[in-house]
Amino acid sequence: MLFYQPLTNICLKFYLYFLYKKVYIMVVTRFAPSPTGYLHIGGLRTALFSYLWARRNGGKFYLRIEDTDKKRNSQAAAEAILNAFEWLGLEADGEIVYQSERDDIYAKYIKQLLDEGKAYKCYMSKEELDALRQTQMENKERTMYDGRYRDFDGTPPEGIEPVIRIKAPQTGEIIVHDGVKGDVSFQAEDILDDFVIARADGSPTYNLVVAIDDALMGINEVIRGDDHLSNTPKQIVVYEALGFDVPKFYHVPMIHNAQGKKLSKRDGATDVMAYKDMGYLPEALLNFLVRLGWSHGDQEIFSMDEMKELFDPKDINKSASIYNTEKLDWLNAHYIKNTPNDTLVALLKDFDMKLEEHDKKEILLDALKERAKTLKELANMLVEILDAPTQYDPKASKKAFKSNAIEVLERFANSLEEVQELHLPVDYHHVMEKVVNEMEIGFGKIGNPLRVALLGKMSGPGLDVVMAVLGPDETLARIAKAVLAHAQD
RNA sequence: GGCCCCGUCGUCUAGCGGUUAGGAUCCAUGGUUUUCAUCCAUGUUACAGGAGUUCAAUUCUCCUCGGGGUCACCA
Repeated sequence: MLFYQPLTNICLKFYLYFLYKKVYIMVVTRFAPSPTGYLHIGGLRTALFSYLWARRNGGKFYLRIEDTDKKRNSQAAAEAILNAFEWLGLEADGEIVYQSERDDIYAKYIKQLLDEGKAYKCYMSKEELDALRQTQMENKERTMYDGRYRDFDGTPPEGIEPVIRIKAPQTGEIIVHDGVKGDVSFQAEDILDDFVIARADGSPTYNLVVAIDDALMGINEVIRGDDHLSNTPKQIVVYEALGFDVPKFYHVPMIHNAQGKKLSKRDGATDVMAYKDMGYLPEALLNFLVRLGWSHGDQEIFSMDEMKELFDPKDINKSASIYNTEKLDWLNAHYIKNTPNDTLVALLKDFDMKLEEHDKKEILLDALKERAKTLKELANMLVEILDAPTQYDPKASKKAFKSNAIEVLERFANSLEEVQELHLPVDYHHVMEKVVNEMEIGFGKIGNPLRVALLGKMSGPGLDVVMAVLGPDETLARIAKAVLAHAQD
């Protein structure tokens, strides 16, 4: 009795704690790509991490298109990103936010900063700035704005549209509390200057708008690439100047190419949709990416439900990983094996393979899906069976058609013709067995030439399956053709 | 170059002071199969280096080396 009182107390406390976490500090994450091209592998992984973390906590996952740079962005690129999300089944909550539609919001905050004396107009020309940078570099100093207009109250120079700079702290320490890297501290004098928050044309810059949008959208957990880590102090300056709460950051390590450099578009096969074209399944790609830089013990296979249940950014690795798709092939093969046949039939349409009407499609796919690494491979295998061989691999012919192979094939053809009902693989198997027994030969003596006759090569699925799929007429036709072709030798 | 981050099998990773350093992939070998693939079994391969702390360091600290990121009126 003595035990129960404190125990229920503790339980109650835990219950209230989790209730509080769920209701009052709902996890809100986002993915914020700039639409300069297709969605790439690295972006997808951070998007996936953000998505999973929000889903695990019953929170929100928002999508924001960072299209403030009108010269480099395109609507097509934004749509490409959306297409990729759709293919992968990642659903963003709420409306998609486009930064290009929010100029008035940013203008309001820029004005606020100006009014409060936290930002100022800088009339330095580009040429002057370049010259300053040049001399700093020659003197091996850090290149930074020198703050010459920070406290300027004279008459501004003629003919220069000013940029707006924020008054950043000049001394002191800025600490990024990062969920992956731990606390990372920066010295203001090392990294900060009064950076530009609005260009001469009035348009806001990146470090300003991310902070504003993240704050306004209620983002409290930012998961992004660690190439942003050194931007973070600047954004913290903005958060603090505007009086916003600083979110929790998780800076996930980069994905590197084989040369150990940041994965870029030049590395090829970084377009997410290219994986669709190559015949990869969304679940395989997602499973592959979730394990790149993250792990949950020894587990390798994660269904989407498991990911949503188990993903935790605290388990993200600190170090960069190299992009190597060997494991992706293995995962894809695994998922193809476990995909229902009717789903495969639908998927194969994208690879010019129409199987809906085929009465033996179940037998065919059961046999072939064990063997394919990609849907494309699967489609090719199907073609290789469904279409009669146009030529015989010379090596295979030589190996298979020695001694009495032709006699064996003819015996087999005759035996096949005697049987009335031929439907299932096992029906054909019986005929093969019969011939083997009658002629007192090994299975290989019939299997090899028959395989070459039916498929033109020495590899492939079980012959009984192939014949059941082709039916007796086509089987006999292919045998006859092969006998003819090899009899001339 | 300044600042910041990182360093366990080829690759993805487990490890959170005491382990024969584990799993997966890849590769090799064997088994299964009429063949190939699948599948199963087995095997090769790793704590960057050096100091320190400790009875004990892959694990903690420092240094060196190596790799990466970032330094815009790009995002």
